[in-house]
Amino acid sequence: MTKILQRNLYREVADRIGDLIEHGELSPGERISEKQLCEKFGVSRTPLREALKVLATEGLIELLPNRGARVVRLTFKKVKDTYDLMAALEGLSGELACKHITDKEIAAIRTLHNSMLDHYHQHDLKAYFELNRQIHESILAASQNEVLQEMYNNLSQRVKRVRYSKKMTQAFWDQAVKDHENMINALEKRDSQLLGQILRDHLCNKLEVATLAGVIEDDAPDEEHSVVNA
Amino acid sequence: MTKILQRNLYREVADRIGDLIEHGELSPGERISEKQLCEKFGVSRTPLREALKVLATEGLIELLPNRGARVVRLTFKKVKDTYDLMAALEGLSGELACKHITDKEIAAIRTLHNSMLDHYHQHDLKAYFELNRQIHESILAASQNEVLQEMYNNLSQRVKRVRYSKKMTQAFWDQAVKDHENMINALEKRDSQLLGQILRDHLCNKLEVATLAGVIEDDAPDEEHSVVNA
DNA sequence: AAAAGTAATTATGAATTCAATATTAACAGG
DNA sequence: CCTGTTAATATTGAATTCATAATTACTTTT
Repeated sequence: MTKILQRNLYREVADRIGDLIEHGELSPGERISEKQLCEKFGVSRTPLREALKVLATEGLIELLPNRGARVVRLTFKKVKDTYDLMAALEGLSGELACKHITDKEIAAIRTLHNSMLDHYHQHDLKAYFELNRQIHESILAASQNEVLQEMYNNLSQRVKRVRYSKKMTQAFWDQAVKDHENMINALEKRDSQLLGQILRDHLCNKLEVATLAGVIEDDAPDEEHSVVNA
Repeated sequence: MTKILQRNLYREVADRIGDLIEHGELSPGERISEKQLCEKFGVSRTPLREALKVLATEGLIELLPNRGARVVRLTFKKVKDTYDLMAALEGLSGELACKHITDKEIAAIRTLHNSMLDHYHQHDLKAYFELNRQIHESILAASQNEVLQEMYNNLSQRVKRVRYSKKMTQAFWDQAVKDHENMINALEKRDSQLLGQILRDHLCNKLEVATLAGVIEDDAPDEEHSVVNA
């Protein structure tokens, strides 16, 4: 049975603001003006402020008491920490997937994998990454653990805006493809320990972190304004 | 530098409602009346509704469009999934802790450990569990990964209300203490792989899950009302 | 009496209004 | 010209009000 999709104004607004952040239309550290966004979206402050609270809980923005909100500044450490976590979660998803996945689902992933290999041989980076993403998503779904999926998606969202893999060297790419070959073999053997290990070590994450090392503006500014929800 | 503590009305209300849920004053599946809680806390609907949205994001309650909110019903599967995740996160925390922890911090944990052993030998279950909790918290803190800590704490909060370990058998207890002995040894050797493995396999989680199997009312009712934030 | 349909009531969703806090601007003194 | 103080402005925090959807109570009909 398909679940009912909740479409509240606040959720709509939260998603739209999330998009603005992802696409860089709201910059890291930028102060978020309630009035401005209200006019942009054509809603009153009530649903907008609800959205801000939700986004703060999801880790995309920070709330400064009596001083509004601002987009979370992604320091290198924060991104690194998030990727460490995502690697652990991917590892778990692999272990669980081995226990639950059906032959049919494995076949579907094998198809995605072959398609991904095609794009790899044609050096189509963009298409490659899309297939790559679909494979990881399929494994996550096969884990049958909804809490895990929710957490992973939340973390993924937090770092989405710094996810562009320009500096992909051929060596890295080759290794990533080898990893994937091993992954799908482990999956077909349903070797949960092995798949978990591969996914935890999979350099996709580490590559991105390495790539990002030079990208992120790590100026660590006005930290005296930092606030924690308590 | 100590961080500024945010104390907004909505956050206060959210915490108070969280306490009500934890202590069973709001039952699983129970409909949450806005008016009632407004009167109870002496606040208007605005901050209360903001709190509800945050609690929904944190996974403690569900929002039913145009039909208010209700406390999330903890099915056995949901608890099991959450514990699987927490075990993975504890494993990661152990690995990271080995890399960052100072000799002084290890000594502090050793002290906690010894104190825990005392309570074990005196069969003081309550005091034992408090020390146990402190040890795991110390390792988590030593991981130096704030995102990890945030996620772990959120998961912990979700299952807090079903955390009472009555049916602790002596055999389980003995094993748990052995695990802890191995844990602290691995920590002192800074063997991250080993500590990670121990924590992932640590039966504390599994014990609780096993204990809960008989406790949780898994009636799986009116699921047609189920809603997902989208 | 049971079921279905309609009116009344209640609760939620969202906009508006009021109050408190922070930011900016103006000004005086050094 | 710079610094510190105070007044004006703007923004956020919270309560209230209005609108809309859901629930309940009450008819009406079979």
